[in-house]
Amino acid sequence: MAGNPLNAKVVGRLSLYRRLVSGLIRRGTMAVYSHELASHAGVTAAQVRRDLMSIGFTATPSRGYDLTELARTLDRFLDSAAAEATVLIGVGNLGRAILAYFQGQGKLPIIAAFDTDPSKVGRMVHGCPCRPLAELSSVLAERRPRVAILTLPASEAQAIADQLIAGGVRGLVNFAPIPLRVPPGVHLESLDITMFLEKTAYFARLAVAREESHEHEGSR
Amino acid sequence: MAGNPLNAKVVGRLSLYRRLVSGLIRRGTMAVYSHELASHAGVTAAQVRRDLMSIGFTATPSRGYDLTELARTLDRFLDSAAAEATVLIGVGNLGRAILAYFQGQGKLPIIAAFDTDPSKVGRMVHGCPCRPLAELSSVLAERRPRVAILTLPASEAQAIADQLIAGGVRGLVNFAPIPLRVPPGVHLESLDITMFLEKTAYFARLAVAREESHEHEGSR
DNA sequence: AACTGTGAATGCCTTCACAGCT
DNA sequence: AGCTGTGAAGGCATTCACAGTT
Repeated sequence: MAGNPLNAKVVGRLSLYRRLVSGLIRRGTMAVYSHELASHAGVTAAQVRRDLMSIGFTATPSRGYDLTELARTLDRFLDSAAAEATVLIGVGNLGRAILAYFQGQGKLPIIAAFDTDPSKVGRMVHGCPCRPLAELSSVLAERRPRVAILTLPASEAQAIADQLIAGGVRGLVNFAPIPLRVPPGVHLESLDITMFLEKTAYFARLAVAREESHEHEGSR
Repeated sequence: MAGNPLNAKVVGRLSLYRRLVSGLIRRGTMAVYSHELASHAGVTAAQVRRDLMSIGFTATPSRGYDLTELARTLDRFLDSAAAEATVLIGVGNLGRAILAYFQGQGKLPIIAAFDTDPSKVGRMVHGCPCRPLAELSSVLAERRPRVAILTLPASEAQAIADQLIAGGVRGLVNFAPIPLRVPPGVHLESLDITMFLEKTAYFARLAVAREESHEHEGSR
C-alpha cells in the first residue's frame, strides 16, 4: 500500500497531474499521451513518464494513459483511506483566506482553527470553529490530526510547531516567515511569501535592465 | 550594478539572510560566522559561504561577516534604487490577505488591486485602491509596474498573465492553481497551496504509517 | 586555533535516446 | 509510425575538504 518512498518533487507533480487529469475527464477525454499531459503541466514528456513510472502506472503505446485508471491510481497514492484531519494555527488574514479556500474540499478537512485573540475564539470562521490556543493539546489528543497549517506570527511559530509535533502532527505547512526546525520523520513545507516576492522582484528588475540595455544596443 | 546573473535559489536564500541579518542587528550583534548564520537559516555553513561568495561579500577569518556591511550589500542586491511598483489581480480572500500583509512594507508597494466584482471596485482594501479589471491596461501603461501578484481563479490566470506581460510586467507570483506559460525573460514564481498541502499530507501519512509499523516491530 | 574562500567530489534530478511494443 | 519504459548521460546544487589567512 505504501510502495517505495517517493521523492517530494515527484509527489508535488503527482498532485498537479491529478488536478489536470480530473479536468480532462470532466471535458470527456478518455486517454492522453505523455507529451499531452506534459504540455498541460508545463513539464517534459520524459518527466511525466518517469513520474508515472515511479508509481507503477503504465500506458499502452497505442492509446496512451487511460485517464479514469490514472485518476484512481493518483487518488490511491495521494489520499488516505480516511480523510486526514488538519488543524490551522493563527486566524489572521492569511489563515482566514486558507480556511475559506479549503472549506468543503472533502479530503484534508480543517477540523479546527486556533488563535489567542478572544474576539476570534468561539466563532465559526468560514465554516470552521475557532478555538483558544489553550485547547490545542486536548484537540491533538482527541482528534489526532496529522497535518497542521501555520499562519501565525514568526515569533510563535517554533514553539507551536514543537507542541504540534509532540502531539502527533507529522506534516507542517508553514507560512510564518522563519525557518522552522523539525525532527526527522516530520515533513515541513515552507512557504515564505515575502521571499517569493523578493525573488520575483529581483528577476523582474534584471529582465527590465536587460531589455533596456538591448534597446540602445551599444553596451558590452 | 547587475553583476553576474544569480541563480534563483541563491536569491531566495539571500532574501532570507537579509531578514535574519536585520534581526541580529536589532539585537545588537555586530558580526557572525558562517556557521552561526547557517544555523539561523537552517542551511549548512558551506552554503552560506558560497551564497555570500556569489555576491562578492567577504568576511575576515577572525571576526566573520560584518553585519552592517552585509545588510547594506544585501539591500543593494535585492532592492531596486526606486521602489518596484507591484499590482495584485483578484481581490478574494487570499488577495486581501496579501494586501494586508504587504501594505506599508516600503519596497514593493502594491499600487493597485484589480477585480471584476463591482461590489469591490472603488473601495480601498487594506489601504490599496481596488480598481476594475478594465482599467488594468491603462494602469500598466501609466505606472509601469514590473511585478504582479495573481490571486484569481485558475480559469482567468493565463489570459491576465498574458495581458500583464504585454503591458511590461516581468515578474509574476502566481497563486492560481494552474501552470502558467510565460515567455523567456519573464520570471514566474508559482505557489500552488493545494499542492503543498497534498504533498505534506502524503508525507505525514507516510510518517504515521512508519511509526505504527515500528511500534509493533514484527513487520518488514 | 579557527575561520574563510574555493576547487573538486558528490548526489540528485532531469533529459536523452533508444529498444520494445502495438 | 509513433508511442512507452528505462538505462545511461548530463547538468545543476550542495557539500566536502583543505590551503590560505588572521
